[in-house]
Amino acid sequence: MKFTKATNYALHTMLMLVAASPVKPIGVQQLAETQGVSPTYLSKILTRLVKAGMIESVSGANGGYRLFRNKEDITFLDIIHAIEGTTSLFECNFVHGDECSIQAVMKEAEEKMELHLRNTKLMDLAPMQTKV
Amino acid sequence: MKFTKATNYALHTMLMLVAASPVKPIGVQQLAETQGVSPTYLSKILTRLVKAGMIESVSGANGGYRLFRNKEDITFLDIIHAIEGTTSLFECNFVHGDECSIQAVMKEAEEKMELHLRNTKLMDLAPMQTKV
DNA sequence: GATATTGTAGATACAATAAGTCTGTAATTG
DNA sequence: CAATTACAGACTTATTGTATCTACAATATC
Ligand code: SF4
Ligand code: SF4
Repeated sequence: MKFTKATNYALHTMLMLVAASPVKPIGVQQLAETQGVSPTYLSKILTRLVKAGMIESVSGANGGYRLFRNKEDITFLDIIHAIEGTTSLFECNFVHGDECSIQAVMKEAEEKMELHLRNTKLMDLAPMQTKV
Repeated sequence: MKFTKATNYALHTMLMLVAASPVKPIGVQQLAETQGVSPTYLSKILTRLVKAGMIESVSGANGGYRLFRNKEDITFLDIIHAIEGTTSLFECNFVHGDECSIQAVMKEAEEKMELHLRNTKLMDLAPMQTKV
């Protein structure tokens, strides 16, 4: 029960991208070096963000990644869901009717967390100095 | 990023225990059989609840487990913390000052979830039919 | 069009954690 | 004492996370 490191990398990368030019892409090499992670691995993570329609990749010389959606629209939850998936945190093989109280409690708790993550947009902390 | 099955077992077991007699303990064998899990494994999980001061174990013939604390006091969060630990869901090796915005957002989101789990007590859904 | 540059996909390897088993030991009952 | 029951620790196995390597596809520049 922990967020994966991939989520950490994704969040930091996205913060760099919102701070960067929306037209000139940034190479994965630079993004990876800043975070101390291998370019191929980070690329694999970013591909999930591409497939989620959040960023865009540009092949070829001077290629890289840049934002695709409006930076004002991207929430923490978008990124986390793209990396961790959207399945419920609490799973139960059995199905004891829709009235199962345990799942109801757990699901509601999860939604409280998601609500906060959905209400916090990347831009909300863009003034932050993206160190590392 | 998922709750472990151990948490699932712990929650179900606790629900059985609050529904049972507070004086006559229930053997792990019965608790395990109801949930379709091996007794030794469940015992290992329940030991963590014992160490958390939530339940009490009774050795010897006719032994087993029974509640220790007031059933009205036990929250979902108590159980989850006893099993999953209390460390933050989002961890970062670096320390970029206390003002790190990413960690602040993630931590706050986590606390939203915990708040709900802390406010929900086992008794709140005791009338539920504890199937399987 | 040739070549260098960059991202993509898949196979693979390694590590960490989760999930579960086994065995022996200690405590309690009767 | 003998039967019952929980406890502790070592151990095994399965699953997932983390990361690398390599071959390939797309693009830019000359
Ligand atoms: S009671 Fe709910 S959580 Fe428990 S096994 Fe049934 S469906 Fe799953
Ligand atoms: S900015 Fe915050 S989350 Fe990112 S590496 Fe620094 S301390 Fe960690």
